[in-house]
Order: sequence, then structure tokens, then C-alpha cells
Amino acid sequence: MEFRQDQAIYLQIADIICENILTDSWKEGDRIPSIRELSVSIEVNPNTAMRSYSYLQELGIIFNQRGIGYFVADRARDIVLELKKNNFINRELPRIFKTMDLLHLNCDDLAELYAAHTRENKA
Amino acid sequence: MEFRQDQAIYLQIADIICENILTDSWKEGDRIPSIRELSVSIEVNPNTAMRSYSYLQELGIIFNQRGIGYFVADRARDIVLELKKNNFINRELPRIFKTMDLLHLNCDDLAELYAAHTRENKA
Amino acid sequence: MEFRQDQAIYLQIADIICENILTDSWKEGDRIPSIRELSVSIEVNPNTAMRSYSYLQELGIIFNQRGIGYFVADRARDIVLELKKNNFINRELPRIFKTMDLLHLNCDDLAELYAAHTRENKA
Amino acid sequence: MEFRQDQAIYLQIADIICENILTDSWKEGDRIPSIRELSVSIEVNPNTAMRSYSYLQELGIIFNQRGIGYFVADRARDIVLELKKNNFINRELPRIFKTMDLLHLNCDDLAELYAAHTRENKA
DNA sequence: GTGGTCTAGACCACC
DNA sequence: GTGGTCTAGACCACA
Repeated sequence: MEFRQDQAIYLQIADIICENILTDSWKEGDRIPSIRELSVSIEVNPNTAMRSYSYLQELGIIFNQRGIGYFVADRARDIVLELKKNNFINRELPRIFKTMDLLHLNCDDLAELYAAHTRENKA
Repeated sequence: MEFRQDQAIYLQIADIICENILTDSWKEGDRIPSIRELSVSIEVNPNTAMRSYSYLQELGIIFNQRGIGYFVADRARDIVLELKKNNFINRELPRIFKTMDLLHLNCDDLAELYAAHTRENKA
Repeated sequence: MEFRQDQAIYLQIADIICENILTDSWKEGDRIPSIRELSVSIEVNPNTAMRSYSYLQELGIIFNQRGIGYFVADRARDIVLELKKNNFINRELPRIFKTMDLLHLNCDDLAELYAAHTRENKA
Repeated sequence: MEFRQDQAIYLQIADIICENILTDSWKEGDRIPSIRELSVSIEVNPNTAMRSYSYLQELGIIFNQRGIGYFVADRARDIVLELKKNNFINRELPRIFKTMDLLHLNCDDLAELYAAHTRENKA
């Protein structure tokens, strides 16, 4: 497993888990891999995997049952959606539109690029 | 002056300078503030301001005349534009589109959200 | 059955049993539920229930008759009372007082807060 | 520096810091010892000290300035007071009174013990 | 100098 | 088997 350099590994792991939840690959109530399993499968130190889990637990996205493992929380999907949406709208969007202004790109240009992107992904 | 936590301060400073160039607030050939002036006005360590200037100098956006100061380079505007464009299209857009997919947002939603966000900030 | 996160489950179970003894719900000489019965009724791993019983047996609060079951020991009530009292006065009280000092609470406040808390729970 | 066995060291460190804030030993806006300084002075691993700081930062009690260090947050005292009070009233008090019931101790007994405790500390 | 992250490895309590 | 904590030591970016 390869990680980007521009973000802490434990955050990238957390992101991947959130995506799994958003796409229903991991459903609410499901047990997720143990820290040891995960750390082996993605080749990181158990401490790093643990950090991802602790982080998600704080956010209420997963929870722990002593001696058994971690599970996807009940309202996990809603929480993730809410967090991602807020972050996107309040943090990313303003910067995106600012950049667009500076580059003289308008919404139509973006739509075009988006269409191109979608085509590529289908191909 | 306040900075975000998610990016090095010297990069945020460099960004602001680039914006000044893109919007023609600082024109090619203009002398820009000395490291000391800048560091005082935005309340950062002179080392940090220095780092921003070194960074921009490496990119050919500004240049230094010993004992006189820093100046906006001749083709600065083009260079900045090129860099920003490449970065936006190749790095930011893919992640933006990915997030949009996960959040089930389409291009029209974007424009709408942006409008709403702008209104809120005005209020 | 739900357990707190801040203490081992087997200790919480042991505590409940002790309370049953202190309140005379379980009298000295009484047979108490088998490990299997208990583990089913409160939904814990049998190993965990077993651990609670072993722990209480070590303290002389319950005893085992092979093939028959566990029983409340003769002087169980006295032992429990003694243990609880010592623990409360020597371990808990000092920390309670320390917290009260920090929070500028006196003894009267305590009683008042407790009354308020009780009312809330009833409501 | 010695720590109790019944609680994680990083939490005990956090507690001590909170007490320093409550007693105004560390005032709002003050810079607190760097992670390295702290870890040396109390003889723990820097990672452990770091964990305490991260924990307190999440709670909004301290904050970090890049490359400079950690500082006591503006409303730190209020936050700590609020947290401690809530925890004491909602978590500790019920258990305290439950134990008092079981031990047949009443509020007057507690007051007496408290008075004794105060005398001891003065002596 | 500051903090942040990661690895490695150990030990422990618990289920 | 599970997670949780701690130590040790390294590397890095940043101010």
C-alpha cells in the first residue's frame, strides 16, 4: 500500500475507512479489521493503524468493544457525510473558487473538465 | 495576520505574494517589501519570510539585487499562472471530483453551494 | 447489560455481586447463578464471568462446591463491608476532597448537588 | 516523578496541567514547557508528554504555535472547571452516594471526615 | 530550537 | 485473540 507524502498516513487510513463506510462497503454495526490485521494488510506499524482508529473513535464513527475489536457506529454514515460536506463547503470550496477566479476559469469550464474526468473514469 | 494550520506558513505567504502578482497589485519589475518589512507587517519570524522569498526566487518569480531588495521578475505573471493552472488541474481537481462523487454533488450543486456560502459570508 | 469503559468488566460484575450481598438480596449460604447462567443473563463472555467469581473467591466472599455451584460465604457480608469501607476512606475520599477543593465545593454543596442530580434522574 | 498505576500516565500528566491552570500557576496565554522540557523534567518519554498535550489541545485547553510551543488557551480555566465539574457531578457523585448508602454513611459522617482531612492537611 | 510522525518492540490487562 | 500504553530512537519540516 502506498501513501501520499502530503498528509499523515494515519489520516489517509482514516479517510479510506470513511470512504468504505460512505460506499457501504463497511456497514453500520460491522466489525472492522483488528488493528493488527489492518497494519499487516496495509504494511504500516500497528501504532499508526491504532492512531487512525482512535481518531475515528473520537469522531464517533467507530467504537470499541473491549477485547473484541472495533465496529462501525450506528450513525457513522451520517457523521462522515456531515463532516466531509462541512469540510468541503467551508474549507475547500472557497479556495477552489478563489483559484478559479485567479485563473479566469468559470463554472462552465469546470463542468467541462468534470465531464472529461467522468469519461476518463468510465474508460 | 492569521494563518491556517494545514499548510506551512512560508507557503501561505508565497501564495499571497503570487496573488498580488496575478491581480497586478504588484507589477513586473516592482520592488517588493524587504524581508524585514514583510516580517514585521504580517508578524512572522524573519526566517519564515526569508524562506518564502527564497522559494519564490527558486521558481523564478522574484529576484534579488544585493543590497537593494527583491523585485518581481519579468515573466512572473506567466510563471505563476502556469504553476497555479497545472497544480489546480492535475492535483486539486481529481480530489475535488472524487469528493463530489462521494457526496453525490454535481456541478450545479457546486455553483449553488458557492452562492449560498458567499451570501452567508456577506451576512 | 451495559458496562462502563473505565473499569474492567469482571470488576464491575464483582461489584454488582457485592452489592447484592450487602443489600441482602443474596444471603450468606445462598447458591448464586452458575457461570454459564450469569454470562448468558448479562451477555458477557463466560471467561469474564469466571474471572469475577475467581476474584471473589480469592477474597473469601464466595466459595465453590465442585459440581454443584458457587455459594455466598459465611462472613461474606462483613468482608465486603470491610473492603468497601477501607477502599472508600483510604482511596476514594482523598481524591474526592481534592476535587472538591479545586472546584471550591464544600460539604453542603455536595448534598445539594446530589439532591439536584437525583431529581433530574427521576424526571 | 511517580505515577499511579490505575490510570494512564498521559492522563495523569494532563490532570496535573489542568490543576496548574485551575490554581492559576499557569495563566491563560502563558507558554507552557516544551514537550522535550516536560518529558525530561518528569522523566517520561517525549511521546507520552506529547500525547498529554495533544489530548489537552483537543479539549481546547491549550493550543500550539508552530515552531514556538504550546500555550494556555484563552478560556482554558473555564473549560477545565466545566469539565471537572460535569465529570464530578455526573460520574463520581452518583457512585459516591451509592457507596455511602451501602456503607450506611450519611452526609454528616462525610462532613466529619472532611473536617479531619482538612485538619491533617493544615498540619 | 519547536512539534509531528513513524517504526520497532515490549508489556500488560482483558475477553 | 483483542486493544492500550509506554519506551526508544529516528527523521522531517518548520520558526
